[in-house]
Amino acid sequence: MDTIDEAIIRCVMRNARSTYAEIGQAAGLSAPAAKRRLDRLVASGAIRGFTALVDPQALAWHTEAFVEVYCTGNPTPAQLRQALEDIPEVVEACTVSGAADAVLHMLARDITHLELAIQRVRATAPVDRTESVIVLSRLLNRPRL
Amino acid sequence: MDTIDEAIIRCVMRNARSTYAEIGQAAGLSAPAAKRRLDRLVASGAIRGFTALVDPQALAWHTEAFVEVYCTGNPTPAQLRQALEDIPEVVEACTVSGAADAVLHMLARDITHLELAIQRVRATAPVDRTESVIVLSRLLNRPRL
DNA sequence: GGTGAAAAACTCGATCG
DNA sequence: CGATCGAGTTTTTCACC
Repeated sequence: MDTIDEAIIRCVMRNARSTYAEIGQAAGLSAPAAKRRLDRLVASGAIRGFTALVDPQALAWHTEAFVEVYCTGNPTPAQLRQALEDIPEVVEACTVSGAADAVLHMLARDITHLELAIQRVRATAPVDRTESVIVLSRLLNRPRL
Repeated sequence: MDTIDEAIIRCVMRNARSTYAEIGQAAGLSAPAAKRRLDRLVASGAIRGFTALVDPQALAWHTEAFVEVYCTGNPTPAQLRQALEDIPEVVEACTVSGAADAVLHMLARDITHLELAIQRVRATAPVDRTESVIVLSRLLNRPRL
């Protein structure tokens, strides 16, 4: 992981569909060298994948929320992960410091759909209590870095 | 926006570097037709862009936090957005329901760097009080949908 | 939306700084 | 480690139906 790798990462974060020639130009490398570097970054896990940034509105998924989860007992992160990964409305989940055990970032078509999804979370994971904050408007959404 | 467009979106969300042939196969289209559809989705804004999912650990940005922001006065979302967009450590920001005015998702190299970034937020935006929750571990990070 | 052909880009060696 | 070269393959990108 050096400045060349960082340049490659910046390039594919800005546009994941860049050609190897473009990636190489951004990093000061030839196209084959850029491919080798990028392949290595993916293989090593530094780059987990490539995805499209979709406007949720376009998919009619209007409702977004942050949900603080308070658990019963002491579930391990692995247990929590397993319980949450089958609920597609949970797009992000972290264990956190403070009173709550985890914070979930959820996406749903509407409030009814969100409520249903939260009920599924409470049924699947060892959850004592949840506290939801509905997103009113999205101010910023930057790709990491 | 029909089921074909949705199939295309699912495909490029799973892998933004799919070839048009792969995208077409996922949607039941020929490669040129898939390209026309994808170009249209990008032009219409339904797809905002393509990015890489990077492991923050690999970039040595170990520290992640959710920061609830309580504002003084009644800043408009546009004012908040303007104040936050120059702070690169803020990767995501939403106005929310409840007591807090906004929730920030922040990324930093370490706790010291995070503290500095939060101070910048407090100096730049009309912030009365912040409440931070440090991320301990990332359980899930799915591309939207 | 499909087809087909031209142009561009990628892939994989080997070879040399 | 990376550049370059070259041949074979795949992908992209058109015009046209």
